[in-house]
Amino acid sequence: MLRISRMADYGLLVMSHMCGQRELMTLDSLSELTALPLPTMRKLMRALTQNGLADSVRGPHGGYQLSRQPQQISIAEIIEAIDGPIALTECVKSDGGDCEIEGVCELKANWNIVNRLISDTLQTVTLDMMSQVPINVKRLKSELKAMTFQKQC
Amino acid sequence: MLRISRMADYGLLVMSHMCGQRELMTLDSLSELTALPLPTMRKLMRALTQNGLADSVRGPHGGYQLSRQPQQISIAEIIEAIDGPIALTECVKSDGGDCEIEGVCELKANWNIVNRLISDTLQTVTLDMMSQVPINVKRLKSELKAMTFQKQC
DNA sequence: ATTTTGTATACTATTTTAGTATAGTATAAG
DNA sequence: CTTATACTATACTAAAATAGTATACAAAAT
Repeated sequence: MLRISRMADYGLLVMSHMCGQRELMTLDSLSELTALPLPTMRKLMRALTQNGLADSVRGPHGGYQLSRQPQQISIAEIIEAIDGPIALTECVKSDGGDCEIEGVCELKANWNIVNRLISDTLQTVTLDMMSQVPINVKRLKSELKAMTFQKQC
Repeated sequence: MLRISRMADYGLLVMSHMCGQRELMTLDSLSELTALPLPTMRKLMRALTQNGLADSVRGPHGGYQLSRQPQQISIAEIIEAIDGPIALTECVKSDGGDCEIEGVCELKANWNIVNRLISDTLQTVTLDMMSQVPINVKRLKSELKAMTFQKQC
């Protein structure tokens, strides 16, 4: 299916809800806004704060807010914060993975390149773009042209 | 993690092994070549033949071969043959999915666009490219420029 | 007719993912 | 300095998806 986890999907949803807000938002309010259960929201926000995408404040009047401007947060970062590194296949993972057939497989080097391509593509899509409906396709395209993959490879 | 299933990964491996071969290859030989168990190979080849990526011949001297030239088979097709349609999130699926929070989520339209972007990217990578080690990055880039998304959106 | 080779379905085990519960810690306000 | 608010952390359970296996069947060449 090639999909992100449901949690990562939720993560993007919460982040987009925090997008317009100046004030801190509590777990309760985020849970209500997104219609997601409170314990799930807890888990989500933990992953997002630990990975530097959201800031948290404790105590009364505490809550969460985006740690950066939405133009500076990519959907790749959000996905990775929750699902871990983007790795299309086992062998692409930075730890080397533990593929049993590594000996007879010549694809690894190419998987790394394709993975990079997908990863860079998702890096170019910002939370800001994603939160506008519909997305600004013109801007997205111009960002794609400037993509690191296009330049570096 | 954003990953394809292990089966889809295997699928690409088998396809790349059939790439250079003129002759029909039996399940046994494919199983041996790829170091994958025979029953797994059965399942794999069924999916690949049913989706028009490989042709099969029964009886003695039977076996499998690619149904098209490797330049005309994309890795997106192989992934889709085994894992089903590329759908980054539940809501992107053509059947509409059954997302419970659809009412409070404004992201669907944009997910469709991002999904299309990833899908088109994988369409531009052919089995032929993937089977050369290392991949011909120059060619890949030029194909990316001509990508349907870049033109149509 | 018999052997080779692909086809099809159903089942089981494993792993991953999602979801829940519960106890703990920091901080503002009175 | 106590209390209420709100985030933190860990462990557990249930459900779903995935991988892997077994077994019976069908087609075609010799």
